[in-house]
This record gives sequence, structure tokens and C-alpha cells, in this order.
Amino acid sequence: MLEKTYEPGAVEDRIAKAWVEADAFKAGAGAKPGAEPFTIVIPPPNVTGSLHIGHALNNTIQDILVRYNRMLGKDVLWQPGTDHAGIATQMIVERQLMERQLPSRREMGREKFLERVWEWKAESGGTIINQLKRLGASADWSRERFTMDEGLSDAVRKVFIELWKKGLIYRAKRLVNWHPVLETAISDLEVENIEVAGKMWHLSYPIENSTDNIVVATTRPETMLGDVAVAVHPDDPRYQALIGKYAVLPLIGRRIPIIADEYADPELGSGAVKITPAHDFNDFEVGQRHNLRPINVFTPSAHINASVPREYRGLDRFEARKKVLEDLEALGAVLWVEDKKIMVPHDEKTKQVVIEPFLTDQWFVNAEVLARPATEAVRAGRTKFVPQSWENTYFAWMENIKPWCISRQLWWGHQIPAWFGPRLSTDPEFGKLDAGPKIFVAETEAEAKKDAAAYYGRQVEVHTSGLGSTRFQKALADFEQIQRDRLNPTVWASRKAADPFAEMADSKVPLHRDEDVLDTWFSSALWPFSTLGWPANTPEVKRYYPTDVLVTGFDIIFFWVARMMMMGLEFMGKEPFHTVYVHALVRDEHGQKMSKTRGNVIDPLKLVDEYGADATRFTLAAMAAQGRDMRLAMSRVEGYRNFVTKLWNAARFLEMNGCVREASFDPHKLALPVNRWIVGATAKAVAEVAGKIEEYKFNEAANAAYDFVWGTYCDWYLELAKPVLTGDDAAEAAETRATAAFVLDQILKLLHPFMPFVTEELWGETGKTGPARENLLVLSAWPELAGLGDAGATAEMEWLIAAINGIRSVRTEMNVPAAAKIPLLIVGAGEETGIRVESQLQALMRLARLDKVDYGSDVPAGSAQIVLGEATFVLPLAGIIDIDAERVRLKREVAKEEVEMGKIEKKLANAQFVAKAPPEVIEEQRQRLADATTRRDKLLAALARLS
RNA sequence: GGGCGGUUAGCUCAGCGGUAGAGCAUCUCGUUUACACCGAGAGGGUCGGCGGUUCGAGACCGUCACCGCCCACCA
Repeated sequence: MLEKTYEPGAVEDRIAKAWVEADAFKAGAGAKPGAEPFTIVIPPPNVTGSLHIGHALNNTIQDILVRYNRMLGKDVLWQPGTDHAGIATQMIVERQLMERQLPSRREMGREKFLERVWEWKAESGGTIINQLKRLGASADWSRERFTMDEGLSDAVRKVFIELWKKGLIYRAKRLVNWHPVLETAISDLEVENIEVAGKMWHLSYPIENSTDNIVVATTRPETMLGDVAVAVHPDDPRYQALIGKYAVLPLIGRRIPIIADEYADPELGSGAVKITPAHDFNDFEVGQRHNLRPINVFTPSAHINASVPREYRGLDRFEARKKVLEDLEALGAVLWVEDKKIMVPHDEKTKQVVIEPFLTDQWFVNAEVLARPATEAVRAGRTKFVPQSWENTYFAWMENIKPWCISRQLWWGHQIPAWFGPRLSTDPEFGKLDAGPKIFVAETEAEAKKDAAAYYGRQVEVHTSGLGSTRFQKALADFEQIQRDRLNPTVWASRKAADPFAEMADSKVPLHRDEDVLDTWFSSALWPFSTLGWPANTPEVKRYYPTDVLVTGFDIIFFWVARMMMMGLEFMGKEPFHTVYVHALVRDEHGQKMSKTRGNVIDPLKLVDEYGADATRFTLAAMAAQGRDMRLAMSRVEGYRNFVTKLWNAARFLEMNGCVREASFDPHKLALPVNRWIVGATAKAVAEVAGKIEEYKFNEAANAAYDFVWGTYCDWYLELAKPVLTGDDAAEAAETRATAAFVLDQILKLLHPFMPFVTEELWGETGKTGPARENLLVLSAWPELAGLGDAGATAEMEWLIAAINGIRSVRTEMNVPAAAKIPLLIVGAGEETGIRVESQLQALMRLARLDKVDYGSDVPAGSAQIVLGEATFVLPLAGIIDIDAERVRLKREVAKEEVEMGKIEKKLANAQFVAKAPPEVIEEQRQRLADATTRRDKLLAALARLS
């Protein structure tokens, strides 16, 4: 017995367990023999994360695709897992240390700290996975992966090394976006430019040996400490005489050249621009063009460093700005200050920390080379974006792609498999400025040592990170010094004289592993194949790569999708998926992006608690229109919760009426029109829903299912079935019971991808009677109903529905009490109407609440009349209805028809229309005109009969 | 400064070349063999403005207005 109401809380847990026990989500579960694979990799949520509404949408869509394809009998793999999320995770654990007043990250050291992060991961890393399970996500949880798993780490190392060997990874001293609080490089994509009310200071720099000045402007005056030039446009007539001369940098006294560079825009400000290569991306390029050595004035925490006069050292960048301005003011070098809205780069996550361009040694991927095939794959249509408009975004970014800085100065992540050592004097780079250390990239330390030993021709000693990089730097410098000394016999002789061990000093080479880790997205980029076991040639790699669909939000097209495309093509030779479905962003009711800092987050788990996972999922699916963000309204969730209840009650109705499935049931052999009609309508709904899912139009699929179940099956079929079930024809009743049960089965399948819990529960409950179920619903086959449908039965039922609607409408308008049963007189009925009335008499009487139906030719005075085909349905309501009201009603109906007729007549009178419109459209219009005219005439006749 | 998207019923949103839709809200009715998380009925829109294409335009094109997002180095 079904409970009176559906209680999602209790049921969902039980159903979830049943699925797990049946291994229903395992790769290949329910697959037909010889089935083709269908693969989706989950966008791995941050291991630190908890489920937000975007995850809920993202995973609901994936689950709909996965469950649907599983029911089609494909060999389905939904590969789940989590991402180690370098920065976010490290920050969480660091915050935890602080809160518990434990030693800080640096105090405890790298090894201890990482142990702690792993502990934390073991404790809380499963949170989001459990939350996904609560949503009903049917991923193969037995295959859960983590981006820092051993296997995935192998893949990362392998890819790094291969790209290094191909020259697609390199190390360079470049300006990067630097996070001065975290003290690491961050991605361009993690920087958000925020407009703030700022100021622009116009500064005057004196010209050397002259009384002249040159005026420059800046929004960041503290950077002037690192100025190395002033640039003017080569054609700017105002400055021709100054090009090649020197300005004297105030406060510092440095002579800086006045250079000609087209970067300077004569239209802007004074036309002269200060050049600070270490602290501005444009200036860096100018500096390179003119061979200017950048002067970095910041420490990693954006305090002033030792390269400037003592009084500024140690100041925070904003304090330094103040002091620099004060001092410049004192010199009279500040000409004027302008209020200005300026774009300031902020850390995207907190939007608090101002990001600095900072000169550091970093690792880069030559993204330009990798982007070419990745762009081509989309151009050629081998990978398609849905909606397609996102392809433009993808192209725009890919075609302007910049080197990808992949190193991060963090501890939590994949440590870069590179070891640094000194250069030998025989090395062509030896002694060159900025040559950097000798780099050994290798799988393991042992291999790095082997390579190093080969290079140096002697043993090497690996300095562990515990040694600290300062000591290593010294060892490195000492080694190189000896190298240098050896090159000069005189120097070497005196050195040997001073130091008896000099000869031995470089017998051991100091080698040190790079302490940096890789950008989290580096490992995410490999996700579609690393999760399948690559670089090992596993059966899964062969079977499930390339995957089918990637379901994601647009915010990570650059971060992730583009990079998976690059890595997939480079290492697997095939694009990682044929379709990228880009879903909407879920916004709050005001259209704002949901975020913790805004405090406008709708917690999907609360929705699940309150309304059930099915209602939550269905809402998200129903609102997932392509190409548009969704604003989530609670009323929608409630409405779809009601839909779940409606389905539940329909099943209860069947149960109460003994509507049990029959093994021998054949939907092709039904006697009653109502049953023939509903199986046809079911087939149509199934085809519609399937088609919409395959087009990724989840909202239309959900709505089609909803309309069919509520609007057709519940509102009409079950109501029409009632008189048959209680009627005295046992055969008809039996057929109807079996049909009702059969259609419910199809409905459960149809809705299962959207509402897995309640449908599985009902599948189980309805399976307790009738033929035994072979499988859980999750593993059952998608309905095969092609070919069902009966035009005659459909026409008859549509006629019946129109008749009932017509009578109901009149009853309400004429204020006939709902409880009152009234007679119906049919006038002018032809043969077809007669047959239909006979066939549907019971249904008509019950649903229209009639007490008898007669045929006649006269219309009694004071009757309400409804035109239906060739017949007029007369409700003799003398004394009950208000004649004037009925006259008004009929006139309104006449007017409606005449408006319609007018429109069509105008169209048909238009020679252009008749000449150019397709014949079927013209025919349709003619038919509509004829119909409207008939209805109008009958209504006029009815009106005439009234008086 | 570029690019993208939006503007349709009171609210949240579908529809994107041939009869304006849904959910919620509103109004009326409701002794009915499931369901009041329900049933029946009703009201409510010149589809942002203007121009154009077309036999025909919420729908296609142009333009304007407002809203939102993404990208971008104005010192």
C-alpha cells in the first residue's frame, strides 16, 4: 500500500542504497550486449567544496543524460571525482591552523603541512561527493578519482616531461599576476578588474643638465621607485629634442633615459609615460624593446625591498605610496592630482586583495602552439558547443591566447618534476645574465640525479626542501664561482693557494628540486584521460576515450574546457568530447550571481530537504533553457514538488482500483478508443522527451513530460477511465486497468532521468503486484513505443474533450451549481457525432455532469447552446440560466469568430499571399475560415433561437 | 573600447516565420471512487521604441533606449 503522501526524506535514502547494492551506477551497468559507450566526466568539484546550486544544475543535467543513455542500453560511464584546488584548499587548512592557534604553515614546514592537508582531505573531502549522491547523481562512485591520486599524478608528470621535451614548456623570468598575501603567481583568469575611484598623479621629472622637466602621470606613484625610463612617441614634435637625453628620477636620483617608443600615446596626458618594467605589463615590453633592466622594488609580500633608499624599505606598498607622494610634494614634483575611475586588478575570489604585476621566474606552457589544433577541432565541428554561440567566445580567447603560467608558489599541489643545479663552465649559457640554473626535468629524483651526473660527470647531492633555498642558493653560487675561477688560470692558482680544498670544493654538485607546484588546472586539463588510467594503456582508456559530452558552466570555458581540448589533442590525438553543453548560470531572484560574499546563496541541499531531490532536480531541468541565465524562484520548486505528489497520487489511484500490469498486455491490440488514444499519446510524449534530451533542450523535455503526465494522463485519461472501471462491462474495465498500469510504467521510465527517486520507489511498489520486475527502474529499458497511435481514436477523444470543455465552460458562466446534473439535447447531429456520443456516453455524462442525453430538432426556449462540429449541444436550462447573460455570451462568441474570420479573409483577399504563400498554408487558412464561418453561423442560429 | 545576452501576463520564465504559452499569484465555484501539494472555470499581454525584409514578424535585419555579463594595457 502506498502511503497517503510521498515523503521524499525517508524514500530517498532507501532508494539510494538500493541503487548502490545493485551496482546500478557501475560502468556498463544495464548495457546491452555490444552496446556503444557513452561517457561523461564530471567537472571535478573542489575537494574543499560543498554543493552549491550551480553544482546541482550541472550534475542534474549530467545525470539526466547518463540515466537516459543507460536506459537506452548504452555502456555508460559517468566518471566522478574531485579536484585538489591548490589555493582554496591550502587556504582552508592554513586558516584552520590559525583558528586553532597551531604553528603556521611555514613554522611546521612543508612535509608536516602537507600531511595535515591530506588529513583534512580524508576527513572532509567526501562532503561534496555525499551531497552529489543525495541529489541522485548516478556516477560510478567506485571509480572516484582525485587529481592528486597516484595515477593522476603520474599523468601530470608524464605530460609535464613530454611538453618540456617538446619545448612546449619553458622557464622564464616574466611579469606575472602576483598575489601579495598568498605570495604566489595566479592566473590571468583569476584576476578581476574592478573599477574604483582612484587618483592620477601628474609628476614632473627634471631633465638632466637642464632646467626643463618632463611630465608623466601614474595611478600608482610608488612604482616610480622602479622607473628606468621615460617614453615618448617617436613622432611627437614636443619631445624630439629630449629623445636620447636623461631625466633624473626624483627621490632616487637615478639617470633614466628618455626613449622613443610607439607605446607612448601623444593624445594621452602629457604624451610622456614613465616606464617601470618590473611593475607594469606594458612597460615590461617597452623595457625589453629597449634593453632596459627592470628594477623590482617589491618583496613578495609587496613591501618595498632593498633596491631603493633606506627610508622606503619595508613599507607596505600603500604606505609607500603615501610616503612617496609626501616626499614628491615636498620636492614640488607633484604637479596636480586628478580624480579618476580606474580599473584595479583584484583577486577574483575575495575581491579584496589588489594583485600586483611582479617579476619572477615561472614555468610557462606555450599555449599558442597547443591552441591551434584545439581551435581547429571546433572550427571543423569535431567538437561542438551547445549553444553554439559559445564557440565565438572560445575562438576569441584561443586566438589571443597568452603563455600559460603553470607554476604556483604553493605547497599543496603537484610539485614540479624539475631539479635545479649550477651550470658548467662548458655550458653555452654559462655566465650569461639571466641564464638561470641548469634544469633537469625527470620522473623521479633518481632519474634527475642520473641525468645530472651525466651532465656534470660526477656525483650530485640533492638538497631537500628542508635545507631551504638560501643555503642552496649559496651552494649554487659557490659552485658557479669555482667554475668561473677555474676558467682563469691566474685566479685559480691564487684560489688554490688560499684554499687547499679548492680542488675538491665542486666535487659534489648541489641539486635542488623546484619547490613550486603546478596550477590546479594543469591536472584538470588531463581529467578526461587521466581518470581512465592514462598513461597506462588501460581497457578504460581504449573504451571510454574520447568521452561524449562535457557539461559545464561558461565561467570555466577558458580555465578548463580550452585546456582539456589542448591536452586531449596533444596527448590522445583526439578531442576529448564531441559536445560541450554550456549551461546557464543560476542567479538569484534579482539576477545577481550567487556568492557567499553577497550572501544570496540558495542552498540546494535545503531545497532537497524541504521539497525532495526530485522536485529540486525537476525545477533545475525545467528552467535550463539554452543560452540564458536562470533566476531561481522558489514558487517553481514548490510547483514541481506538487508534480511529484501528483504522480504519487495517480499511482495510488491505480493501486486502489486494482490496475495491475499484465504480462500479456499488448498496446497494439486495444478495443476501447480511450485506451487506444492514451497509448498513442504516450508514444508521442516518449518520442518528444527523448528528442528534446538529445537536443540538450532539457527544459522542453521536462515540460513535455510534465504536460503529458498531468495534463493528459491525470486530468483526462484517469478521469475518463473512472466510468469504465466502475461500469458493468468487465472486459472493458479489465482492458482499462491494464492500460492504465502499462501507461504508468511508461511514465515512470519517462520521468526517471528527471525524478529518479520517486519513480524508482513507485516502480518498486507497483512491481509488488503483476509480473515480477526484472530490474530496478534505473536499469530498465527506455520505452519502445514507436508505431503506436490511432488517428480515429485520437480524433474521437479530442472531440469528447472539446465537448466536455464546452459544457463545463457554459455551466460555470451560467452559474449552474457544480453539483447539479443537467440534461443535454443534441441538435443537428450527423452520423459521426451519433457514433461518438454512443461510444463516449458514460464519460460525457460523468465529466460534464449530465443526467441524460437526448437527440432533438427543437431547441427549448431559454437554453444554452454550444456549437461542436456539425452539431449543437443544447443545455435546456430554462429558469436556471439568465437569458440576457446567455445572449451576451453567444454574442461574444460570435464576435470572437468574426475577428478570426476577418483576419483570415483579409489574408486570403491579399493576392500576394495567395500567390506566394505555400499551398498548404493557404489550404490551412481556407479550412480555418470555413470552420470559423460554420461556428459563427451556428452561433447566430443559436442566438436567434434564444428569443 | 570591443563582444555576447536580455527586455513577452502582477512575479519567474518558455516560445524565435504562419491561430500569443507555462508555473506561481489573482477572481469564481467545488455533498464528485487518487490528489486541497487537488479539481472545474475565468480574468490578465498593442511580445521595450522606431524603421525595414516578407504574402505574413515576439520571432529575421537595422537602429535606439534601458538592464546584465564577458574580454581589453589608456600611463
